[in-house]
Amino acid sequence: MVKLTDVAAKAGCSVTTVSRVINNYGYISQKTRKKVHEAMKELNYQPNSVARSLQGKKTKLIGLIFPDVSNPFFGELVSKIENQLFKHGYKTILCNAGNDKEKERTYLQMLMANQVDGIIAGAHNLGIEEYQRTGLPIVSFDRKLSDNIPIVSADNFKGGSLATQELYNHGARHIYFVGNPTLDGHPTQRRLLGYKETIKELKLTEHIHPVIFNETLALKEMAIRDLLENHKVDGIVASDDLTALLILNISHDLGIHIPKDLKIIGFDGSKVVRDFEPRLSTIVQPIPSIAQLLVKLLEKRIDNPTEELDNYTYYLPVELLKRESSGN
Amino acid sequence: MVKLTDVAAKAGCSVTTVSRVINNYGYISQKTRKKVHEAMKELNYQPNSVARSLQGKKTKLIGLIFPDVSNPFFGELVSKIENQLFKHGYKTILCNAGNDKEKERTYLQMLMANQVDGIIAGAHNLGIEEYQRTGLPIVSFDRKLSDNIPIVSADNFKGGSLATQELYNHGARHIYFVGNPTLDGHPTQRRLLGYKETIKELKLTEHIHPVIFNETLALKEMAIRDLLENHKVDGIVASDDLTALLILNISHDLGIHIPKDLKIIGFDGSKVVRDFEPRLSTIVQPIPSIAQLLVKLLEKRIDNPTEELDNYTYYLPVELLKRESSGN
DNA sequence: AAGATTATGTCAAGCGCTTATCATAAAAAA
DNA sequence: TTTTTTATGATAAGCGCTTGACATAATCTT
Repeated sequence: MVKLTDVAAKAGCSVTTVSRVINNYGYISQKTRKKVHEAMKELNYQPNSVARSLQGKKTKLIGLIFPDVSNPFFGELVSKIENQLFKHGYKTILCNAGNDKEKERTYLQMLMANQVDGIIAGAHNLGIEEYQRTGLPIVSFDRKLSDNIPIVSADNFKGGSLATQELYNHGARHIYFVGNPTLDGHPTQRRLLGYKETIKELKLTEHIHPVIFNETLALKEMAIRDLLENHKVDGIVASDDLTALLILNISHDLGIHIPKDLKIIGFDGSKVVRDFEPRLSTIVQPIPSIAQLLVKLLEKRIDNPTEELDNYTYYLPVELLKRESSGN
Repeated sequence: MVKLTDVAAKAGCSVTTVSRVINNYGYISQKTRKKVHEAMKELNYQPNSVARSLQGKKTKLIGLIFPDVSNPFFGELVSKIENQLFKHGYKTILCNAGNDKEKERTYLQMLMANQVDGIIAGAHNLGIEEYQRTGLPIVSFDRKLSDNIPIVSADNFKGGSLATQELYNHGARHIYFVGNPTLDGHPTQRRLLGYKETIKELKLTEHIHPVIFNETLALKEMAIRDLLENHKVDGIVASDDLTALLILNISHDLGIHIPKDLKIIGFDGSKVVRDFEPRLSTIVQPIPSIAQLLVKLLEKRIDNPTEELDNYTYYLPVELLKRESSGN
């Protein structure tokens, strides 16, 4: 393990001088600065980040708590966030919390023990207090944790509304909302709200058909089959793309023609789904912008923990991607 | 920040005693052990992992270098690995290296500086030496790095063979391999090899139609369109599921009936693709087993860096998932 | 009751780095 | 030349924790 003293020896100067170069303080001539850099390069020296952290320097570690990167939406979001963090010189500790409250709690403890500089929270099994107690800079994706924790999310309300309107425009009159039922504070709730509001404006009747997100595939399929077979439905706003895809597939099995008999719009619009299921209309969340904003806000909090933000709630604009499944 | 001395004060004993409890050495009575644990709980104390690491203790950090978690296959693999690592008490530093050699190099430096206990390498832009130089325990997914770095992968050769045979069994005689052309050491190469070998056994002619993995969607589509319009083809072994999906979609656009006119088999079989494209036949990689083995081997290396393994190459069995697209 | 065993405490060094202090030298400005 | 500015060094403390050395009790053996 190459250490500071080795570099100093190599460069023929004192550790103080090397440290001055690395941390860029005090007086240093260009000549020695260069000499030191060369020595570092030759020895392939990397300052021991652990030792620096102990000294009170930032760890440059950020904890990412999300449900599961195997979900295409979260996969893409985490990917973009990681990229942003990397650009800003941060390293990402990945925490797949699933729906496990206990696991999320453990992660939080762990992140504290590892002295992370901040947390981006995208899984929300826990209450506010647990996060507050960390005393760390936090930004939240898609869920309000508390008044002083900024929250970034797509404009889910607008999305729900856009989707409903689009189905209506293409002739649907029996429009269902299919997906997670009202989960307090959950983002799908605002999608549902957008749906409800628009249904009301259009003077239609609202129908909510629950398909719980973390159920097994078979149970979800059963719920959808029940909907398609036993209800009069010609339009569906799905709470997310995966649910929409399921509906698409089951419709196919049942001989229901999309979009003639039934129009569907999904929600999320991850790149994978957009590219590989080109028939699906969907509400696209601006994942790159979300990632960028999350990181920007977090960095602001880290660099200036006491400063009040001028805004604690950010709804980023969604986009309606019109394709075959909604009648285009 | 609660520290060791606070716990000692609270428990009414010395720091040594507390340390003895935490690190479980020397003599400790059940009574004080309990007292200390209570104090820790009350104060919500977490040993400062940074300080412990500096002391020479393991950091319990593992670096994961993969191309991109927004790809469903890697997303699922990373998710499973992270889960395994968590179970074993490790934390995951996520590095999305993409195809960027320079970025991967930077990550490697960073992981060393952060004193990670080991690395699971799944992106392979770099040569062997760079990884060797880290002096860290490493296991590799899907690519040989060097003789003394264990490599875990699915049995890609068998997969390529199974796929080809299946298409043949369902009547295809003009079977193409579509995907990445021969990239030295790349896993798709062994898939291709399996295809070639089987084509030979079946006394057919081999056809390789290159569709480069990191091209843009449009270019890939162009290549596929060219294949379908200008070549006599009734069976396709795709190098991965996403390519297979693309072929499925374009076939649909061109009015080519699957599986009557053309049979397709993909490769990877991530849960997302399996669940949400139920028509696609594919060679399923045993992602959970891969994750488990990677972590198991890495831990072995960490706990006993000098010990020789009895095996450095692991091919895990793949499975043919028969569905509609291949003629079932 | 004497020695062995177990339990706890005090003290200090050290992990690799940062940073402050003090001292000294060399270069630049007056 | 003298003062100021700039450049470097030597030394030491400290970040929070671990661990070894040594000392002293308390408890257990026989």
